[in-house]
Amino acid sequence: MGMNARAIGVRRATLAEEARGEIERMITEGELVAGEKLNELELSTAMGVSRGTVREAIRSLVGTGLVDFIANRGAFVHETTLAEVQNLYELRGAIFAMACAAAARRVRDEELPELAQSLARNIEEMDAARQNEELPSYYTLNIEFHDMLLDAAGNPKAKTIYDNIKREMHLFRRRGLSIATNIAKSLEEHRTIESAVIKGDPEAARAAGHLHITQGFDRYMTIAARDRQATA
Amino acid sequence: MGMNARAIGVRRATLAEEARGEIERMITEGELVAGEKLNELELSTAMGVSRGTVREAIRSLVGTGLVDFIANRGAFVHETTLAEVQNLYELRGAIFAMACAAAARRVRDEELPELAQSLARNIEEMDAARQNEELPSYYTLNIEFHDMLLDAAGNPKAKTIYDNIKREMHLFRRRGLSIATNIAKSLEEHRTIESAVIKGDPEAARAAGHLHITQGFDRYMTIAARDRQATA
DNA sequence: ATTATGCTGATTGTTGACAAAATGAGCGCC
DNA sequence: GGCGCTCATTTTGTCAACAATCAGCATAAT
Repeated sequence: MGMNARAIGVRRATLAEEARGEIERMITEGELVAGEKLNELELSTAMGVSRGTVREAIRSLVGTGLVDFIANRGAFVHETTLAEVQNLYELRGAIFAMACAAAARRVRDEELPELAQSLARNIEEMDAARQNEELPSYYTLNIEFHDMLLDAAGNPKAKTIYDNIKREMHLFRRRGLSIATNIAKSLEEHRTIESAVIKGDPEAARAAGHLHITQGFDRYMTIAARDRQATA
Repeated sequence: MGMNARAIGVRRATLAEEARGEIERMITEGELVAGEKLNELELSTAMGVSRGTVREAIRSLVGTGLVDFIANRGAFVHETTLAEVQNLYELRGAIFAMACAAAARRVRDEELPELAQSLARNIEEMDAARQNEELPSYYTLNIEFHDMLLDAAGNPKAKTIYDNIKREMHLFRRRGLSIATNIAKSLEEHRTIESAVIKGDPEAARAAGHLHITQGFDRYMTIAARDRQATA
């Protein structure tokens, strides 16, 4: 006894954690839209658990940025404004730049023997995706590239924050705007970052990482402005 | 009716929030030490609320970095390692540098008419504290200086993260090491930051902000190493 | 001696019921 | 017609009881 549930993988550790995952999924997949209320009773009957369990799940989501909470009124899916998106980009830029610098430092100290190869492979594959104009695989590879550097930085808390930011931004994009991508430019920036990191030059890596996010923001704003004009 | 409780300020919005604040206090003031278990029953009887309420409070604390949680085992006061402190400093440096840059940009765009005066006053008072060797008021003024810049950045999420980091670091320091301070050096760095910010030079402000945290880390490590030798 | 096994008390996980607060519809009043 | 009041309904806040799990100890097998 004791190895019944988790070994089979049929169930998470606790119902509340499972409920949290389900609510998270509902939000990121758009089943629950920004501003919408999280009705405890409704959710509990839908998921077949008690209200208390749902409450616990909701509490654990407050603080990730996905859910806002007002006492005696309830929880709501966070509504991200354009000003907040700018703030998110700045924060993301700061953390990513730090991660690139840390990765470069650890490369210099020979703590990451396999990173160079992984980055090179990712860039190669992204180049292939660019030539074949495969948007979906570009999207996946792009996330992978960033995650590899965050992991290489060896700063779990930074990674958690970065993931939360990424998710909140994804949530905002869901609100109708097209995804802003210029694969060729983005790929060039990735090459610059890679070069600085495998060279073990923290300051160059920091600058390149920061620039990448900044230019990503500019690209996004350009597209967003264009979309808004087209819709108006 | 409806304006009975909060107006007087005798009670928070909900018991769970009050309980959270109390647990937070217990941790930051050292009543609950690092690694210690948060016993739900014990806490609930001590605070005169039900276990469910305490559970809710604990859930909302997981994710702030103060409390770790293991399913079916319970919640524990987070035990910060020296490696984590280094990670915290890096993260803090990245966010503070970003805040300084944002503050400078907003000064340049004339969105912060009163910041220059506030920073100048703070630096003046800190200089006085230095001359009189008033450690406590230096400590307060130092926190105020950093908070002013975080507020000036206009990025609430960044400030929340910064505050969590600050609190976790404070928690670690509690474990016996003396506070690392070199008021004169710190003050000089503050002057450099102030100068770049009120000049409206984001990149100079970013560099100065980052350097300040980096050197703060170096100062801390020096003292920590000395303390460890003295204790050994 | 050491490892495995089965109790036992303590602690966490989950639930349904009750209390308090907010929401919204109906209604009189200006 | 608009505004504020009352009151029923919905929703959140809190609690106490029950179920499941865990940690530690005693015991037994090898």
